[in-house]
Amino acid sequence: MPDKNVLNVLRKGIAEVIIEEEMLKLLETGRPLRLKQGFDPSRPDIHLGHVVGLRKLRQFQDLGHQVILIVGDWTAQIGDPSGESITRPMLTAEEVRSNAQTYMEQFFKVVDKEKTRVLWQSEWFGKFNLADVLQLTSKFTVAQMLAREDFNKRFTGGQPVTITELLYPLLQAYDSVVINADVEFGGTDQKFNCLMGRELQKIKGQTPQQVILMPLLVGTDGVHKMSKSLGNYIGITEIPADMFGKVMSIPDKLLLDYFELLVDLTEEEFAGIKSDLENDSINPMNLKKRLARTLVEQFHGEDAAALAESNFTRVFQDRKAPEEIETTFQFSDEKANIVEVMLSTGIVKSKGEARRLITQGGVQIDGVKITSETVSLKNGSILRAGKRNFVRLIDKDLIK
RNA sequence: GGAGAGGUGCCGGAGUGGUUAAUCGGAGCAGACUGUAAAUCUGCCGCUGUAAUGGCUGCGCAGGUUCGAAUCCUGCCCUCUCCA
Repeated sequence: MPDKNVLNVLRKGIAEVIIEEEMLKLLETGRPLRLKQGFDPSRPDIHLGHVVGLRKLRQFQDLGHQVILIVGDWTAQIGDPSGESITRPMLTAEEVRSNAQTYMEQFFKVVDKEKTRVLWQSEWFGKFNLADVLQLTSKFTVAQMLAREDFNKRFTGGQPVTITELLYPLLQAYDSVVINADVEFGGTDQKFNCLMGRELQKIKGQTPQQVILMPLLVGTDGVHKMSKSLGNYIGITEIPADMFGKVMSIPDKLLLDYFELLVDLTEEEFAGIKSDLENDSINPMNLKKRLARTLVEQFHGEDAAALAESNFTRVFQDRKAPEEIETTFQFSDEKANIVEVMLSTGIVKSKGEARRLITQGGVQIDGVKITSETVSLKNGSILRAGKRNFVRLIDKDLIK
């Protein structure tokens, strides 16, 4: 019987293990396992949705296993078929390199660098020739490919599916063969691709990898999975204030998921939160603040988290200006057109947008609503546009 | 290679010669409410600009017809379906 700790790692916050029984056996052998994690260098930014899986990798590392991170510099050129945009500009080698760098900086905030090996697909696909492609593709049928839900949906729905896209799962599967992966990690949307890896490994005479599928974190909109293209994401490099604010803006119903998937809690703590929520014995907002604080701490440290929280309370609950305002506008003439000011500071994209905000009562200086376009500026005044845009006004003559 | 359908704003999707900057829904933004939650209500939602029913750009791309086109014609590009 495996020890409780291992079981916990294997069962908590995981959507599915294929095949759990085999996985357990593998763990019992005691040898360090090769954990495969792929990465698409066209999307270098890591958000909390990714963190769910990275935390799990970390937990496995702590049990003594090794992560093999595969930079998908070839698959990135195809574009992940699960995305809606089919045509994706090819990345230059330079872009790929810098994206990979960006990615890894973030990746190793969660994953242990010492227990990670980084490999690039180009190391093997760089010398792949047509004969190899024919060889690889001949192992699979169109029907097999169409078994994948999103291909099928698009195909039957009259949407285009390019042949290169069908290649995507095969290349990913081939990666597993190259590294002789023991376990592949991915979101539940990666199920098909990971299973292809098992198929191909079997064909190549390897032991099929186990697959650990992580639940997809729902984004700030409370509806769709967190993703950058949907704009409902919380990036891990975001400044503390934004990260805190975004966490506060998630719907209450997501609270438990977030706690479960992103925070280290004992079973008792988690159960406590759950019952608090169910009994209405705590304002969910306070739990959310705790969540936000914990998450900001993870990526920015305690001080930053505390500051972010106090600022949040100040700005959004007490409706005051934040203590520090990064954006400034320097003026030399006190009489100014507020629309011009807003445009030049970049808080609006066009003059029309600025005018709209003004007529809707969303613009104020030092707490006083602006009603006409001509305003007089004072040194140190604070311009607020909408909920979260602040600009400090500075008199040019006074800085010299 | 042949036949047919179609390409509209961030997305979905109306609109087949003028009152269409383009119905409607979603997303987004602002305001009210509030816990930057949910729900609800109101307004906005191409650029520019005002005294204004103003100007400019715009419905795959390039031309053409017309007083006037997203809507008609020609060519091109792209997608889907069926046949081979």
